[in-house]
Amino acid sequence: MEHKNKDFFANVYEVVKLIPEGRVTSYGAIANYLGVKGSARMVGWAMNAAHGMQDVPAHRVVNREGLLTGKNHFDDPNEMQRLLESENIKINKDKVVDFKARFWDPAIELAI
DNA sequence: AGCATGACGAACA
DNA sequence: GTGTTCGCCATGC
Repeated sequence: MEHKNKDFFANVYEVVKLIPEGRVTSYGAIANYLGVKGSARMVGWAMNAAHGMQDVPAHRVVNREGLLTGKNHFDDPNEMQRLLESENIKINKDKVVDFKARFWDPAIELAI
């Protein structure tokens, strides 16, 4: 394990922690914000390593379609949806309802 | 060294 | 709108 990955992990977690309640973002958006556009898989990889971290709201990160692709990596596959619904986010067939309005893009929101 | 896989995404048919 | 292909890059076999 080299430090480069560690920094990348830390950066990902920092961004995820900044996602407001009731909003969601995508792996690609985070990758883009961190300057590694095109490497969304690495963000997913980082999230996999974030499994178990209490202060990282991993449930607010979905794929570009608003699909809850990471649900199977939670302790309970139902946990992700449950957490989102507790933040007033509606889910239909593993997909965030009105994803466009719920989408939070760090490259835009954190550009200030 | 190759080859497959993956919490992804974009381009293309 | 759906399915395929490719780029991405760390990991594991």
